[in-house]
Amino acid sequence: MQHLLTQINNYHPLSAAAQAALQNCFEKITLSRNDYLLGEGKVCKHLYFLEKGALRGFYNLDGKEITHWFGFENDFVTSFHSFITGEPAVENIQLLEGSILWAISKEQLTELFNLHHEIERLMRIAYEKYYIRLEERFVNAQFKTAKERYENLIQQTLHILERVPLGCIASYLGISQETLSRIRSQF
Amino acid sequence: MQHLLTQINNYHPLSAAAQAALQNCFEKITLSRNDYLLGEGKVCKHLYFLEKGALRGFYNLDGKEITHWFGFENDFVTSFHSFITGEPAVENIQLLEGSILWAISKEQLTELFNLHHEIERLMRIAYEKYYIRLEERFVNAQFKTAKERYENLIQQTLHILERVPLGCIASYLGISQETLSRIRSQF
DNA sequence: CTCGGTTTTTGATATTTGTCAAAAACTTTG
DNA sequence: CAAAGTTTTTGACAAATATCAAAAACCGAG
Repeated sequence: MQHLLTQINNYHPLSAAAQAALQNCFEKITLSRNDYLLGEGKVCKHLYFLEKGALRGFYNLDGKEITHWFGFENDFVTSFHSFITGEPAVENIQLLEGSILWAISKEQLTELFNLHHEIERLMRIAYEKYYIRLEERFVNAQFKTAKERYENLIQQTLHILERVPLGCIASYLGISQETLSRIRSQF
Repeated sequence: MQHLLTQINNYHPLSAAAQAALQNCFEKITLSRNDYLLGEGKVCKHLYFLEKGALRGFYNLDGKEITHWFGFENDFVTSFHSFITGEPAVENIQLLEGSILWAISKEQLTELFNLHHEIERLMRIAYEKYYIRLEERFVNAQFKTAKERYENLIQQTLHILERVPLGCIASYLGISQETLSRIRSQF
C-alpha cells in the first residue's frame, strides 16, 4: 500500500487527509498468470493500480485475439471506455504474469472527487498523461511503417519485448506475427 | 459568449460564479480561412473553444502535410501535447473556414482550477470524452482497413466529408489520396 | 465566359504487408 | 530426458496500398 501512495504522490502530491481517504478505498487484489481481471461484456466498474506484474487488454476479432495495450508496474489500468461510459466492455483484461493490484470502484472514486478536490486534480493530471501517451501511439499506428513501429518499441519500451510473447506484441504493433518475425530477423 | 457558456454547461453544469469566472477569462478570436492558430515550434499556451468554423491539425513529413485531426463547432481544440507538457508543438493548426474561437490561457485555466473545483471537474470530464474518442480512432487506425475507415467516416462523421478537401481527409484516414479516390469510386 | 491554378481521378507499376502451411525452436510436464 | 504442446520462423503466394505520371474536373478572378 505504501508503494501505491508513493507512486500517486509522484503523479501529484497529496495531503495526508487525501492519502488516508485513498488508503481506505483501495483494495488489494492478487492474481495469477492467465487470470482475467475483466471479461468482455461486463461493465468495468473499477480503476486498478498495477503494483507488480504485467497484463494485456485484448478483444476478439474473427477468432483472433487482438492485443491493443499492455499494463506494467505503476500503471493505472481499466477498460477506459467501459469505466467512463458505464457500457459493457468490448475488451478482456488478462494477466501476463502473476500480479499485485489495487482496486478502487468508480463509485468510491466519484465520492472521493467530491470530498477532495486534489484527488480530482490527480485524476485530471493522470488523464492528461494518458491522453498524450495514446496520441503518440495513434500517430505511430496511422503514419509509421511496421518496421518503424518496431524500432520505436525497441527504443522506447524495450521492457515489453522482454516480458510479452511475440504474438501479443504483433497485434500491439498492428501487424501479423509473421511480419513481425521477418522484421526482427533484419536486426 | 452565451453560446460558449451553454455548451460548457452541456458538458457539465456550472454554478453562476464559475460561469462568471470563465466569462472573464475567455477572449474572442476571429480568423479567416487558411490563417494559422498555431505554427509548429511554438508552445501552445491556450485552450480554444471553436464556436463556429472548422480547422485542422497537421504536421510536415517528407515535404507532405499530414492532417491528423479536425476541429468543428463546439470542439475544444489545442495542440494537446504542447499545451499539457509546455514543449514546442510539432504540429500546425490552420483554419479551414473563417471561424470564431474563444481562447483561455493555460495560466488562467490553472488559476480557475484553484478557485473553482467544478471547473477542474469540467476539464476532467472533457479529458475523459476526448480520451475515449481518441481511443476509437486509434483502434480504427491500427486494426481496420482503409475501406472500413472510410465507411466509418461516412457513418459517423459525414460532416467532415462535406467541409474538408479530400487531400486532408486522406491523411486523416491514414491513406494516400489516390487510394481514397479509388475507394470513393466504389460507392 | 474563360484562363490559370488547384483538386481529384485514373492508369500502370512497385512495395508493403497479410495469409496459409509447414518446419524449427522452445517449454512444460510426467 | 522425452513426448506433447506451444511459440516462433520460414517459404510461397495473394491482397492491400503506395507511388509516379498524366488526364480530367472543378473553381475563382478578371
